[in-house]
Parts: sequence; C-alpha cells; structure tokens
Amino acid sequence: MTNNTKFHLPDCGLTKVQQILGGKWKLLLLWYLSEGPRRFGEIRRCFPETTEAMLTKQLRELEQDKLIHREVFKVVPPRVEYSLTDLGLKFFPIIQAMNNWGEDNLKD
Amino acid sequence: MTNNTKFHLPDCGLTKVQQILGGKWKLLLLWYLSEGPRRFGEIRRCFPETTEAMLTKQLRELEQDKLIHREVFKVVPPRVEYSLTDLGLKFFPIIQAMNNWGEDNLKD
DNA sequence: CAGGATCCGCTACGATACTG
DNA sequence: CAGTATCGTAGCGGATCCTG
Repeated sequence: MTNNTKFHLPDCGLTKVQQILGGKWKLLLLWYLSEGPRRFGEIRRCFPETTEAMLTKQLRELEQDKLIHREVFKVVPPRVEYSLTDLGLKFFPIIQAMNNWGEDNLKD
Repeated sequence: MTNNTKFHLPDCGLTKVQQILGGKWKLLLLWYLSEGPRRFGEIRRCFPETTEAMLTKQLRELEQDKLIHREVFKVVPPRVEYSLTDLGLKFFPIIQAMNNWGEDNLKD
C-alpha cells in the first residue's frame, strides 16, 4: 500500500505555505525586507515592475499572516515601515536556499 | 544607497524558481515523487482533488524543466513512470524545509 | 492505462485616477 | 508620503468528452 496521503492533504504544511506565499511578489518582498526595515516608498522604488496597489495588497496579506510587521509613525508626512517578524525571519533561510538553487541550476 | 536591486531582477534565482514551481500541484508532486518512481495511475489516485488533465500538464512542465523524468514502457497496457531527476532531488530538502516550517508555524 | 482536445469561469494581476 | 477605489484583462485551473 504505502498509501501515504500526507502530500495532498488540504491542510498539510506545504499547502499552507503555498497559500500564504503564492503571491507573485511575496517571496521577493520577504527577501528584500530581510535586509532590514524599509519604508513603503523605498519598497516601491525597488519594485518598479509592479504597482503601488499590488505592493500594498501583498504587504497587507503578509502582515495578516504574521510574516511582516507594519509600523505607522504618527507624523507628517506619513511614515510607514515594514519589517520581518520572527516568523518571517525563520523563513528566510528557505528563501536563500531557493534562490541559491535557482542561481546554481537554472542557468539556461 | 545600499540599493541592492538583486531582489526583483527578472532573472534572479528566486524569480526563476517561482516561474518553474508556481503551478498549484508542482511542489506536492515533487514531494510525492521523492518517495520513488510512481506510475501515472498511482499519482492520479493520490491526488483525487484535481483532474488527470491538470496532473498531466503539470507533470509535463516539470519534465520540461528537468525536475522529473518520464519513462515510457512499450507494453500493453501502457505504462509510464515518473521519477525525480538529480536536479529534482537537489530541491527536495527545500520542500521538506518548507513543509516543516508550515507544520511548525501555521497551526492556526 | 495514460493521456489529448476543448471550452470556460474565476481571480490574480495590473493600469489608472483620486485622497488624507 | 502612503496609500485607497475602480475597472479591465490574461491565464491558470478545472470540467467534460474523446483516443491510441
């Protein structure tokens, strides 16, 4: 038999990860934020290939899933900083591994 | 400055990984095949949540990207076995890490 | 048994304009 | 500066039927 069905269980760890990190910019955002807290404007300038609306949406979802922290400073002009949470930090090695694997093996 | 723009480069390792493994069932398929070669029918029975057409498509894409090997036996009835390539095997630890991270941290 | 061929809905993604 | 609001679109995922 060896009918180990853990692989496709709707609530298996891998499936949850896909749901949470499936967004087109999420892995890249986490990677970027691993360097330290960044303001929204900085993020925006670093990702010119997409729009503010898209970035806002994905950042908010990452915040909801507790991977990043959003801190609002009550000043004018407004200032908002995004940073990794402990949970986000714990995922960082995986991102690095994925990138390294890609760099090493997907040269074509 | 620290304007390290490696993060969003269209051809950075992480982006390539997303393109190749973005499909809904690809990570789960790689994980399943890490146990050893499997026939199409076995795969199908283990993934009842999706359709044959979908599985075929994703398996063929994984084959094109050299992550899995597809072996056809010239017999009747037809017999096709899928297995991980060396490249696919090299990615397996990352899948395990992702699943472990999900199991440990996404309990809610 | 292991697929190929169609058709089709949904939603992720994106462009643009406006605001506190 | 850091967003919202609205609308349009492509393509992924899925259902269904057909074949060597």
